Amino acid sequence: MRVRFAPSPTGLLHVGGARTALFNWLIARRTGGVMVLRLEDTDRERSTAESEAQILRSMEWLGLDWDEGPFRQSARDDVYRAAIDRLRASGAVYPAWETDAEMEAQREAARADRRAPVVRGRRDWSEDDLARFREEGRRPVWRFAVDPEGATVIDDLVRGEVTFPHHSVEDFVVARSDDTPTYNLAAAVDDHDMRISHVVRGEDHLSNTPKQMMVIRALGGTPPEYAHIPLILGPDKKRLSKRHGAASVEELRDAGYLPAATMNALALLGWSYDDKTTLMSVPELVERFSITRVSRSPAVFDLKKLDHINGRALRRMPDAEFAEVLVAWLGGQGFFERHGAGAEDLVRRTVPAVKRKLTRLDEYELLAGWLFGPLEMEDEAWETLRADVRQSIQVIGAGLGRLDGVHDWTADAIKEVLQDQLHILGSNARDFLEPQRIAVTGRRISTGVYESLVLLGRDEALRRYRETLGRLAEIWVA
RNA sequence: GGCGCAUUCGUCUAGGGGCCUAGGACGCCGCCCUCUCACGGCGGUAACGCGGGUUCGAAUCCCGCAUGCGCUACCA
Repeated sequence: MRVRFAPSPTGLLHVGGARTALFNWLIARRTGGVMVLRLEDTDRERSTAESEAQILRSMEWLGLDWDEGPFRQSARDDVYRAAIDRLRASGAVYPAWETDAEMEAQREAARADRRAPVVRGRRDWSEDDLARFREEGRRPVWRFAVDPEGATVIDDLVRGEVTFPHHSVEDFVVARSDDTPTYNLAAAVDDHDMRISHVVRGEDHLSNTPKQMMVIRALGGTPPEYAHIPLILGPDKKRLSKRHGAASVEELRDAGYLPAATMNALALLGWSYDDKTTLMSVPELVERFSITRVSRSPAVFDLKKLDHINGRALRRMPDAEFAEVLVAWLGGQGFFERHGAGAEDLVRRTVPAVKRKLTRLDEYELLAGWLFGPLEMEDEAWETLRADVRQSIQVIGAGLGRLDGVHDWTADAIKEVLQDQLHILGSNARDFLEPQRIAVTGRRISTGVYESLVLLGRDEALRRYRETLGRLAEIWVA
């Protein structure tokens, strides 16, 4: 199958666009077909190079590659011009000389009349009128002459047969008064010209489809198959946009989601393999995807589900691979600029301690950030200790006493000694171990006690014990 | 207003007349696992928008209503 992803470079690649790209890519890869990338930048005002670069970057990050393109519509003017000429020659389009105000009046009248607000231009201007228009410097737009009788039927791969009666389809503009092509012309011409076999795009294009089919037919071609996939909504059920947060692919990357997990979650928006499969690798998605199993109703994008899928993907990874991914991500976030290149070694050593607990890579600083600087007691953690100062001093003091005697600074040795002390005190695990951990990490949330102590090293660990004990003693006296 | 699309747990979904006293996943709640959080295990909470048909039988088919969304530009 020959498919295409055709974004307009007027903004970020968001979750909805990425999912459209993904579906197309899955189809191409699954069928051994071709993925065409086309930038629809006929709107020169709104299209930007930054947006284009961002879209390409996002696709590369996800691993969505393409076989042909990127083609830019702005560079294919001659193709559209030729198509428009042919449409003129065959009488499929006609020049419309009406002003905007006149067309608007036509729509208003129809609306008031409870009819479809469609516009049709006059085709019987007198020579005098035309001469006058030219004299005024008026330039016509070219409209497609829609046959008002009949209807266009789309045999949509996901929605079934959808019929659009022509009385509700207006004579849409095909060439602007400055002779540039409009979207409906360019998209149709390109799909035909690039021999696209299946157009898979958002449902918001459904009502454009009859127009594009008419253009292709007027050009003597056969329209491709169409599949209109449901829109992706925000939690408020409105179409997903920036204000919903984490809606763009780059935000997802910066939040520490993996490309594979993102694809997995995106694929599940409007598509399912069966009644119980959630976790799938990219090769599995390629093998299992089927456009006919795409649902017809819109889906709300839920970060919680992505979190879950991401966490599972992270934990499933071998330590070595996880380390590479972590280091690369932290690098991209400027972590090593802040903590020095030497921090990389320490980061790698934290991998086993951190892998089990991470859901997203951006939680790394939350869990292990305390390791990369002097002891800083955060307020919440300090509160837990000072809730019962006497108890804290006693428990932490006891821990320090035992640890001081440990010279073989390994997790096992530390655990053995601390567990032993725990039993001697007859305290429960939480009351005894949590203060130990807070004493050296200064955090309520962090890597586990034993591994944290090992990571710190004996000297620094004991030093931190004493520092915390000292602070506790100060308020105890007061 | 017009045209089109949609409507199963809070969310993603399975389901195409009897297998459904509606299944899975996320979330949430509870319990367990002698390190908070997390991870893991176990259990629980929770849905077929409404009204008419068709049928022996409807979440599944038909009609109407309601609601939501999309399009309604010389934007894409």
